Amino acid sequence: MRVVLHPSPRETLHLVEEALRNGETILLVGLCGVEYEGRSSATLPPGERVVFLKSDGTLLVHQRVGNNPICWNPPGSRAKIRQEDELLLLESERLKPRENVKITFLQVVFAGSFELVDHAELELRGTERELVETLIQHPNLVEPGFRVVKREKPTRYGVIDLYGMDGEGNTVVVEVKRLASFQAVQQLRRYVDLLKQREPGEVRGVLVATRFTRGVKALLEDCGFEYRVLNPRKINKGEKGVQSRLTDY
Amino acid sequence: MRVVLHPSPRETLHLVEEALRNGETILLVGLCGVEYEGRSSATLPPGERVVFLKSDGTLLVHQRVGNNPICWNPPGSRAKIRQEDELLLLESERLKPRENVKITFLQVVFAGSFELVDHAELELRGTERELVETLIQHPNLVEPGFRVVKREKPTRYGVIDLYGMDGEGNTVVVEVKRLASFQAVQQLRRYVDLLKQREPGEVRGVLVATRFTRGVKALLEDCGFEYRVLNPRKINKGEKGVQSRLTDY
DNA sequence: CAATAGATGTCGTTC
DNA sequence: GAACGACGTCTATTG
Repeated sequence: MRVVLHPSPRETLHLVEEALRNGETILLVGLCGVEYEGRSSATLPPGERVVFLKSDGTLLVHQRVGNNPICWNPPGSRAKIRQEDELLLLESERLKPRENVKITFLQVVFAGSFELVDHAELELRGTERELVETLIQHPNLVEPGFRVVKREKPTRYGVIDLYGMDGEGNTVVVEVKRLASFQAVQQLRRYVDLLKQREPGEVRGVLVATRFTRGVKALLEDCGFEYRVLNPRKINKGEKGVQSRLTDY
Repeated sequence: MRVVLHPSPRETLHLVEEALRNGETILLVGLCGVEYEGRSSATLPPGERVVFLKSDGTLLVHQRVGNNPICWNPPGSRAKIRQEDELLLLESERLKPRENVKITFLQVVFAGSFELVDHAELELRGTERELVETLIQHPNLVEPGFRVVKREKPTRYGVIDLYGMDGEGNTVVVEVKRLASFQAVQQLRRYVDLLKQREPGEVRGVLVATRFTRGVKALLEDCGFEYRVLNPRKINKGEKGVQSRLTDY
């Protein structure tokens, strides 16, 4: 760890260059302006910000408010720093697509480099993946008599989350979402339309999600699709965690 | 600005409490474990990370790699810090939806608080909004004879980017995207289907974007839609920045 | 490498 | 406040 308060441009330059060589994490706080040029382009006039440079090339510029960085370059980018008169220029280049972030420091208030040791990985629960697994283990949550034929069935127009048969031998396409949006319905529709061309007999579409919006239910009805509300809490406890609702069609 | 190296839990506690009171931006570096509970839930075993706490309630936990924070709470959350034996507990609470991030510091290597003055705002160019404006100024980019009737026409199923008439009085629905995806086609389809019920005569769908994938073009053709490739560079220069392609239907 | 969909997405805008 | 779509989305997964 190395930390400097109110460093001179020269001191900051050295700290950053050494940290880049050593693969350390860099934090800079100071007055700077930012230019971005790439998929889009942007200008951010000078202000005091936190600049975060990681050893994997990630560059983040954070303002005093907001969840997201105001400017950034993703992992894999290359950063270079140089001094021009009393200004310090930090430039990050991404190759594909070509994107360039140029930070001009008028004044650096704080510069620090840190060697972070961290081999831990996030263990996340409650993802869509888990919802699908739940349905596979408990196909009756889709409906009594439902049999899973294939998970993640690839088609010309994307991958179907779950695909199976109902008790009467009809094809059932299941789209699973944590939050059901218009998009989800349209995705389901794409798959159902495709399978209608290929499969004999009826093709039903079912949207399973933990939450629905009103507009979505209307659109589902218009499309002749059905939906199921999953309750993730109850699922975890092994109870019956589904409210069924069949639209008539 | 206040900075402490290898602070004791007590020192960190004081620094953070004072910074929270003063609305300052806080940076902590150290060994910590994280628990998240909310829309989803997650556990991150201990490791060395950068913790970023903003005066608007934003909490970010960054690992040594990756563009995105591994854990976070968005603006509007409330942070509290307290000491338990030699451990330091930083807890952030969001109310709607209820989400909780709890950081347990086993060791703090660096603690800093900063008063950031920044009134600048990002000026971004090249967004979808600009593409739509270009089409309004140059409706012939959609096709010769096209007349804009309405921009951002709201419907039951969303807002149509651009809506107008072709030279023969047919309704034309235009969906504009920077990158054309399956979703964009489906969005267009939703609008076209809706207008077919309402408008007399033919309803055409046109997807205008700067980039298309092969699958998207296939789906467009299946739906009987047309597409236009916009070249943003040429548009900026005022040249004819479009390649037309009419699917027959 | 392109293409496709998920995400604790976040964020802005509209209803 | 809910809902809906854009985003320099980013990221993982798969062909």
